[in-house]
Amino acid sequence: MAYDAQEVETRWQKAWADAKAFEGEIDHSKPKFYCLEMFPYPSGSMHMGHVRNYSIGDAMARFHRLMGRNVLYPMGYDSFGMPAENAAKKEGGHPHTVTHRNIASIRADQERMGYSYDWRRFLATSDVDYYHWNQEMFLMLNERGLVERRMAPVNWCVDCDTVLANEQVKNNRCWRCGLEVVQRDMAQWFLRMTEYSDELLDEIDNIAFPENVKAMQRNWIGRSHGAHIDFPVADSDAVIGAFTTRPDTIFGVTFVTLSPEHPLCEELCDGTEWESDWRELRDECGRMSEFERINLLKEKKGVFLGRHAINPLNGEEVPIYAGNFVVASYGTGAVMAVPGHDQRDFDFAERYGIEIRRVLVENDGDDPAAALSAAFEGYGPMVNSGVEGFDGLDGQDAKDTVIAALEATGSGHGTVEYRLKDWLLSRQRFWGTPIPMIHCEDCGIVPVPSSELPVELPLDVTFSEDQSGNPLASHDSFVNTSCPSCGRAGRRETDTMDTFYDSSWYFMRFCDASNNSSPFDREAVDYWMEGGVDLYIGGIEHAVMHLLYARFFTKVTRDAGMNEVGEPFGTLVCQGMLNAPAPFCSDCNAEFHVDLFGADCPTCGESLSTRSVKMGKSLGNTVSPGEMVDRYGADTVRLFILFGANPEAGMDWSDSALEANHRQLHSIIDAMESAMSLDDSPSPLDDWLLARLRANQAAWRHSMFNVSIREGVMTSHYEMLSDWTWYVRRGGGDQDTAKQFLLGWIPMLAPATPHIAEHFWHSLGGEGLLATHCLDELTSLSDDDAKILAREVYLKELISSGRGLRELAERHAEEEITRAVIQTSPAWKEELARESMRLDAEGFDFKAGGLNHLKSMDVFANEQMRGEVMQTWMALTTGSKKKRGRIHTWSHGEKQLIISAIDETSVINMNSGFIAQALGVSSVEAYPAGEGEDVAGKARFAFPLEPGIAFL
RNA sequence: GCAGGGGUUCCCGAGCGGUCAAAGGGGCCGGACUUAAGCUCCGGUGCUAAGUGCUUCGCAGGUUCGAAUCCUGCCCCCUGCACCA
Repeated sequence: MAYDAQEVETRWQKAWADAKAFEGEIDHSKPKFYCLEMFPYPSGSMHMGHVRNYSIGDAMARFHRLMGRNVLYPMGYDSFGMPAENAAKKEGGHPHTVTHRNIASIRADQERMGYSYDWRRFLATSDVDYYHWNQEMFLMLNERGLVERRMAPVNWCVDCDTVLANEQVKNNRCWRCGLEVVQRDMAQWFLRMTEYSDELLDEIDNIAFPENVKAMQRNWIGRSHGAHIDFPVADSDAVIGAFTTRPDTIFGVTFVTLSPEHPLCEELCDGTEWESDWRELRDECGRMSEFERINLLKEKKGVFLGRHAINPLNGEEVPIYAGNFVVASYGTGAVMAVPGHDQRDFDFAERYGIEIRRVLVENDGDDPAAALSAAFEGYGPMVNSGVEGFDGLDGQDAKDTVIAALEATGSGHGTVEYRLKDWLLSRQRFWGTPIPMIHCEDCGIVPVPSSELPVELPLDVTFSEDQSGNPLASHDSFVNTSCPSCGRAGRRETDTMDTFYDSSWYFMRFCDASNNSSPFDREAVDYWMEGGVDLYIGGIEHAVMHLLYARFFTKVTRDAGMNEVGEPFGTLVCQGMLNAPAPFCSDCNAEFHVDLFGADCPTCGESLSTRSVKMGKSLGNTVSPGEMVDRYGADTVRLFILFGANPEAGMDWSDSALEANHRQLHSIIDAMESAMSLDDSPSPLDDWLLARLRANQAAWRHSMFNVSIREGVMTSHYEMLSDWTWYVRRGGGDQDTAKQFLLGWIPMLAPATPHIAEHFWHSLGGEGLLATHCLDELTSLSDDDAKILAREVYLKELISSGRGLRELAERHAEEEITRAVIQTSPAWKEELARESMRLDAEGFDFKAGGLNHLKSMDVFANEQMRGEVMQTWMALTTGSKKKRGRIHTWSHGEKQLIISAIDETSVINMNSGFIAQALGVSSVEAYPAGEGEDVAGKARFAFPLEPGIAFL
């Protein structure tokens, strides 16, 4: 075997490129398949996580090309963002330079892997021919009333010098740099995503996303149905609006709580004895970050504000408190407190001695006066309402009736609240899409006319470490412009867009990537995006942000008439984690850097074990794809990645498994090469090999269609090879058969290991490039195929059980074992088998009538045989507790063998040499039980397809 | 606390009512080849046994003629959300 992976792989990569093999065009005569991976941020070179992502996508793209689909498989770069800006500062250059250098690097890595991208559709979001259309889309959003500029308290990261969206704040820390986020009030640009809250939520039910992603999105949108209730403040014009999901507990309200930041607090207690307490509480809460308020606040605290609110349904006056557990940003920042049926309110009421009133009972007829030792938060019939017409109502009925009463008096209404907020779009950074707006002293904020787009980022900016703030703001020729409306001097907006904006529609741009007059052509998008991207592959980390923004965008462009579909993604696959070993201390439950392998725990001093954890820089347990490709070739790395685990499952990196996959590939190469140098030598095994080919082809297609790539690869790279090996061992070796087998096999190798496949396709004289080849429909397995396969299974099982028995026999044999005598099933047992199968096909009830039927048969007449006949019949039909009857367990092929009266004796005798060799004996002799000596009394074991074997 | 996903034989990982002592891979053991190691090939890898019987799929119960698979409860792990009214 001489296979130089580096040479072969790069040669075929060039051949594919030269032949423009992967350039997809609209073709209505073929079903389309849009295969897409979440495009990368170009941070330098490709890492193993990328390799996994793209190897999955490429395998599926190549598979669907083989299946005759018109495949769109593009690649681009999500190249705006802070790392490039920071790198530019470090080296005193421009982010544009950094970005393109990195793109060139990662693209070279991807090309070396042999991914079958249509590189003509390449895009980088930081290139003006992409972000131009970001701006065009922004104008469209603006026209549709979805853009809004307003003052807002924003999450500010001092280190990154920018604002963050809520989704970009994790545990009150910046998702990028980890610094604690502070709150600031600023004028900001928003996209009114909440306009689409309901559709975004309701459509989740109809999307083929994994359950966890759906759950996360539902959670994030957080729709809750309830009521808005107005509580007028006594002796005042003020009204406290409160949102509740439990209007059925309205009569249990014994106080009202405002968040300490609520504007009404000051109004209510201003100049009173209560004011100082409130200020103290407000300041205390203000000092705490939201994270602390949520996570560290164990104690529910509040202060009375000196005033009372009026329950609109019963006119009752209840005290108003400010409470530290009320969140200003959710609902109205005010809560109607029902201590009897909300545990938080219960705790608060107990602490401040406020009445706890029961207004629900658990079950009809329960005592309405029963005391509560804790809040009852479930649903149940209303009691103690104090107003006619409510007691006894339960659940939704109760809610509806209360809401109707509120609406009738104008003091409230049914409403819906969302956790989802509008999308805070603006960032005070340079390396992003400039927001195309101009500030004019006379006209206010005026959009840049479409004809004047793009607003380009200046390239004549030099970045340096000591800069602070946004370089755009101090770039005069960028900032100074004229007002499109009045023509007088104006200033450009210097905020740029969140980079999630860029990735919210790139999948549509890919459909028409070189369009230079609009973001994309509708016809192209409607063709490729019909039913959404057919397979979208990426990490779970984008479950809420990217996937939600992209869904929002697609709905907006749909409503603007730019495309037909409303949901961008059909099947979504979230690839699992890629793990690698790292030192681990089980006592401290902590992982450490790989430098500490073999050392003691730096915390407790115990010796460290190892554990498989997510590959990452911080632990240093990464593996460089480039190094592995240099050593083993791209095909080996791809095979390892795809065979290691199914796409969604986590997988562990293993050097020894990688090497094993490399060896497997070489075994395949050896098999291919030897298969190509055969002579004409037909044998009965030829039909078997070709039947196996057909069976494997069907199994492989089934697995691959379901993105069960691991199972697919097991068939294509393991089963196929072991079938070939078996064929050769059994004495097969026919040129023409081998060629047919290889013609079927080689395409199956292509999705995972395309270079080797292309190489052998060419060696075999396959037509054209395998990369653009389409496979024919499969013919289903015939009865003959089933029989041929079953006969070989029969031999394999004979050998397998023979081996087991030989081991036992050795313990009993006095002398060396030299021969095997095999007694096959007597004819009458086969007759019974056929009869039971015939009855079974008619739906015969063996439990009810099996014995009677047997008694009517001729074999039963022989009294001496009666015991064995009964046993055989039972084994065939009803079976025992542990094993079902054979008529239920035989394969279709095995049944065919029996029906067609297979001559087991001659099958064995024809293959006696092979069997003897496999069993380690010098001779094998076979005859039907009863037609020769009953050697060692083994005749009684003889059963159809399960002969009795004796070793002597 | 809520939601989603999991716990399978030394390890990874399939199976999801009978064909299951449970695919496949890794590791390990034995044999062949080789001067030898490696590679490659063949076989073995719960205990027992001339084809039998026993124990096993997180734990405990249940349904069934029959459960790794279905149901109930519990324990543990991962992921996301979280004083959300």
